[in-house]
Amino acid sequence: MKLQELKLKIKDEFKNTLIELGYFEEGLQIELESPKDKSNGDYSSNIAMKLARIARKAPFKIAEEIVEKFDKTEVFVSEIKVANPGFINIYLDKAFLTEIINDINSQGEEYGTLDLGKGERLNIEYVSVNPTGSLHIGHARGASAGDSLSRIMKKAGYDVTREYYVNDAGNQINNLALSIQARYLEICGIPTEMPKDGYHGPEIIESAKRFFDEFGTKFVNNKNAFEFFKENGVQNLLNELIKDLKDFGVEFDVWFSEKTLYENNLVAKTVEFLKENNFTYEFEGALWLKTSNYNDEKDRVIVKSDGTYTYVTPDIAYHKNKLERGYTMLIDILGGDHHGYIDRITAALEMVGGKSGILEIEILQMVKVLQNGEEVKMSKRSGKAITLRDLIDEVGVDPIRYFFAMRSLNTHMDLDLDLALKQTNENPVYYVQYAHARINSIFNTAKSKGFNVDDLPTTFTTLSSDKAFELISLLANFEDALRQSAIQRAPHKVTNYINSLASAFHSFYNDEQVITADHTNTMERLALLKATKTILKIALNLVGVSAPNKM
RNA sequence: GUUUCGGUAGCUCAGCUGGAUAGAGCAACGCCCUUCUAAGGCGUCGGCCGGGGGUUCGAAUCCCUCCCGGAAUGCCA
Repeated sequence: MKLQELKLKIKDEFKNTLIELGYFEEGLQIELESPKDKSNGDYSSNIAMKLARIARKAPFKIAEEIVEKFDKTEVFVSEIKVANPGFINIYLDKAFLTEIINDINSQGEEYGTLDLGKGERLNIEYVSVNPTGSLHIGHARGASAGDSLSRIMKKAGYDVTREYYVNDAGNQINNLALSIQARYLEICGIPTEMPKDGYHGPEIIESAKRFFDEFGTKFVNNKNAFEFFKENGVQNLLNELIKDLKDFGVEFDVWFSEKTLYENNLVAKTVEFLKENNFTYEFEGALWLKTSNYNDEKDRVIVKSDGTYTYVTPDIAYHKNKLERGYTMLIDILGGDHHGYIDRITAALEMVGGKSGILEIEILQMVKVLQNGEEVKMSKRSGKAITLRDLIDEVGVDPIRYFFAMRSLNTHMDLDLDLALKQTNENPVYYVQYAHARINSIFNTAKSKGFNVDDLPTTFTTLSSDKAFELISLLANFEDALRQSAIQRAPHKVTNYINSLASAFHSFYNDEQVITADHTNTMERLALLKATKTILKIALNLVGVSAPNKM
């Protein structure tokens, strides 16, 4: 029997007891919570306190009556007792608790897969930065969050597609082409002024240089030059971006090109659809979408008076396309500066046939970067930014991924760059990875001492210490942590869990010698540690952090 | 002005579907390696949980209100 089932049975037994005592009323919710402090039991119930007013009795007294009547024989309860001011604390049978070790060891890294997603087809879109320059630290947060959430949702049983929307059409791309062209001409010895809204980052110069290396001065006086730089410049920068993301442990299943929306006439068709269904009107020469009918604060222009589209228009077509591809859930992860965009796109999505609530938008707050105590402003246009590449090279992937994964999505983060670069050893990621490496090292020692670590015990008679059972109880909590993390779209819940598991292990390790002359005891502890190691690895993988065997 | 996110230890942040003495890391101080990795453990120090009201047996958590900070408020993307 699994822990979840047992929990239900215990609730049933509570219900029976309450009925017997005459306290039960229809609609009364019986809840079991896991106390923070394990000395208060594996589960506890506040039911006596809830009943106090209805029954007009002191909660402590009611609790005592319940405890008296509670039949613990069939529900693996070893002890049930009352605590002030009226909590009922339940202690489970140790033999039952140790079952979790077998569950984990028999399933290995498959352990913990949930069926929360039950056939849902989920599309998660994240990063989606215009390919007009290098990724910076803010994008890194988006990449990290999107990737971690994707992994978590997948583990929770959703059918996940990870998608990147490539803005390879529109004004910014023209500016990019002009910027590269200007740099290219400079390299060819023709001083050229950068366009007004040009991009000044070093990656633009590098891109131009690459074209020069390959084609020489071929595009100096060439009427196709602009088209060439547009086409290849985007590809060039996109390749860099893909590489950076991949090195950051972030990959995508679908790279969706905005250009193809136009090529397939989807934007025009979407506008047509909106017109035909009476969702639009003309005003001052522009075409407006009645988003205010769907909770947006005002209507939005989708075709400007000069006949061109606003940026939302292709976005609507894009999201409509997602619907047509059969997804039952859509999640967009966007930066904090896009929060005004939520209402209009959800409104538009309903107009094109999306069920209300099908699109969820997770907003990531900004990362404030501090250096020498001062804020470093991030700007792609100016080219002054801490790039993802710099971070990967100087800090390393694991510390950054863990750092981002520790924070909830909607907290404003301060990142002290001097600290991140210098004191990497103090990053909590090492604490957690060290736990994994330590366990591995124990196994190496055990092997060399002749223990058969491939044939670990499945019944436990010698595990008894508090530290061991704290570890066991945390192992049992993993599924719950994963579930909460998935439901709340909160990767940092997994990270918090990892931290407490690592902490419980380190504490256990310091308290007792694993490998001793007592063969049975040693083998049982090894089984416990194997399960711990597995969970650490699974959980670290969920946030995109490696689990090294040696440090 | 409006919308939105935040305000918890010296710093960076958890805890927020109400529960038991408010947690972690870093910083400061003190112990613990003849034994499986000391990137570790144990302990001390440190909090009007932004202010004020309210709901409740019980509020960091829910409601109201005010204050402070970030972001957004384009026929830019």
